[in-house]
Amino acid sequence: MGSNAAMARTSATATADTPQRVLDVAERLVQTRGFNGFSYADIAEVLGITKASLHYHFPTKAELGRRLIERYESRVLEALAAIDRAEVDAREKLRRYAAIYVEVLRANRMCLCGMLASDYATLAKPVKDGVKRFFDRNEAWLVGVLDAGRKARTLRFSGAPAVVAQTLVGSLEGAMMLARSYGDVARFEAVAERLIAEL
Amino acid sequence: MGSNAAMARTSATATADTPQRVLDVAERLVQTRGFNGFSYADIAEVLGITKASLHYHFPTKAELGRRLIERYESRVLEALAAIDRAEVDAREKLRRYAAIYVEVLRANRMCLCGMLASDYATLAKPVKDGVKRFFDRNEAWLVGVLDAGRKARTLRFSGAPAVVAQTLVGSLEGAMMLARSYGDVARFEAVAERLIAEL
DNA sequence: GTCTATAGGTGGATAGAC
DNA sequence: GTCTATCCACCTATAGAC
Repeated sequence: MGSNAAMARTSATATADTPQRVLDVAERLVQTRGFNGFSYADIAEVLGITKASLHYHFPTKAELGRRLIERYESRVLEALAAIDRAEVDAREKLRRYAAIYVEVLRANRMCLCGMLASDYATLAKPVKDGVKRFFDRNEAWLVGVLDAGRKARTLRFSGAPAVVAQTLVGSLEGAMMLARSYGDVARFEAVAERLIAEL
Repeated sequence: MGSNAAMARTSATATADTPQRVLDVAERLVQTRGFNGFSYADIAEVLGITKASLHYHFPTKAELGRRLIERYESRVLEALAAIDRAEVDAREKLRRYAAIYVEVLRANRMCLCGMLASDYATLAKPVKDGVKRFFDRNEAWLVGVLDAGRKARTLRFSGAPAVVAQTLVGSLEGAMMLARSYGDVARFEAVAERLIAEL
């Protein structure tokens, strides 16, 4: 990370960093077409390198999938940490959580792990484990926000926070999927706002 | 339909009806692996016929997809009509609606159109249209139930019935996707029950 | 680290015999 | 309606030169 920033100073655009570029392209392809909806050839074409070069950095497609989740998860967790640092109330934290989804949708993409969840049956074990881990962490963060909101009396809800967290993650993922099919971001926003307002 | 029943009387098991068998197998494959996660070869192997024979009945994969939705939708709409005939209250209707999803999940499957929604970007136009139409009809039925429940004062909710219907469909689809990844039907049931109890 | 070349398999789809 | 045979494009992945 530090050396990367230093390099960026000397040549911002010429920085090769092929693995990152590969991940960028592959990420977009999974988010739009699904894990079985793209190939190494698609990535190679965009980057102007050969499929063989891709295999040097990511020997198998499963390994590529694993590293896609790894990077995506750490990015999302960083966004959640940023929300925590803002020290706003629980409801506002939930709104900012939903706003992450909105940004993805605006780029005409789905959540990476939402797409992988739908491809779940066809994934290699390490990729499956990565998907579950991603949702576990999202839910754990939500449980923290829900607990705090309930204690501070800024949120009111019945049932276990874990079930509410599962409802929120599942509902946002599902709403996202349908909103994308309809090409209608406002549809997602209306549903998300209602889900949060009900708490 | 009528001639089919007559034929079933003479030879229940030997009834060829290849197109229906093909649809049965293809349906299961889409519901478990997604539209890009199976091939004509997979269907042919299960049925013990050749790929060429499949193409006789379903010239293209897009046409197969279109007819899968067509049959699936009419089956679901029939289930919704059956719920209406029972003349139970609105909340009970919603519970029975969620129970349809539970049955699918128990068979380790996803909603056919939920899977297709995640493959949306890779689908041919007629298939895309079929997916949207399916969700439109689901939402229209839900709006009817929600309106009736609100009038009868058996349901209480804020906001437009259309938004609540969109929330329900999206939430159930999303909860289903995650529950399947975790191999945990109870997770879906807890979320569904909470969504309905909140109304 | 990227290339050419290729292996070895599978994808959807078609022609024409029976 | 089902078959054999085949097309050609594409798939993931590897060997070996530069």
